[in-house]
Amino acid sequence: MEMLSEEKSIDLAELFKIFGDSTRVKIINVLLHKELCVNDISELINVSQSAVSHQLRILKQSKLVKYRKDGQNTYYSLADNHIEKIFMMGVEHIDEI
Amino acid sequence: MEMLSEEKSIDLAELFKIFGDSTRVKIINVLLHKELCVNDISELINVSQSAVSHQLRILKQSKLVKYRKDGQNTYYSLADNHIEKIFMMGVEHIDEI
DNA sequence: TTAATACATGAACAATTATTCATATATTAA
DNA sequence: TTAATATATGAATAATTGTTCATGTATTAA
Repeated sequence: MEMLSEEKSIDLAELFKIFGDSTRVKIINVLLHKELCVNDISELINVSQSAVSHQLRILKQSKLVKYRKDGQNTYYSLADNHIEKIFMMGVEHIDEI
Repeated sequence: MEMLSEEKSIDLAELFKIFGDSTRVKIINVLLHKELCVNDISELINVSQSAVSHQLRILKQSKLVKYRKDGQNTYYSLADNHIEKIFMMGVEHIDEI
C-alpha cells in the first residue's frame, strides 16, 4: 500500500464527510431497505421536508443516492451497494465499542 | 435491519466525521503501515507539527489511534484493524468512481 | 543546570455547513 | 383554470471546525 496522493486524500475525506452528518446517516439508513420518496423519508426520520431535501441534494451530488421521478413524487434509493458496505462497517464498529 | 436510534445515528455520524478530514485521512494512511511518532507523521504528510498534534488528539479521543510514549517521542498507531477496514472500504469506493 | 528536542495545547480567526423560513416549480385533482 | 400536493432551493443565521501562532511541559544531552 503506497502513500495516498493529496487529491485522493481529499476525495476520501469528502466521501466520509458525507456520512458524517446524522441527518444523512438517517436517510441512508432508511434507504437501506427500499426506495422512498421525500415525504416518507421526512416522516420516517422526523426531519423537516426542507432539511431532507437539502441533504438529499448533497447525497445526490456525491452520487451516493439515485432517484427517479414518478408523478409528483421523487423516489430516492442508494446508488450502489458499496454505500451499504461502508455504512455497515461503521455500524459494526460502533456496536463493538 | 431495524431503524437506527437517534443516539446511534449521531454516534455513527461522529465516527464518519473523524474520517472526513484530509489531514486525518493522511495520518490514518501513514499509520496503516506502522506506528510513527508525531514528527515523522508531520514530515511524511507535509503538515505542521501543531496541526498534526491537534488532529492526533481528535483521533485519540475517538479511540481511532492509540499511543505509547518512549522518551521524548510519542508513537501513534491505529487502535484496531476495524479502522483499516473502514478506511479501505472508502478507498475502494473512490477507486471505482 | 542549561540548552535542545519532541510534543501538547489555548486563543483567535477564517471557512464550512446544517437548519429554518419563505417561496418557487411541477404535477395532479377538482 | 384553480387548488392542493410534492419537492426544490435561495438567503440568512448559528454552530462547528481546522489551521496558525505562541507558548507550555517533559525528556534527554551537554
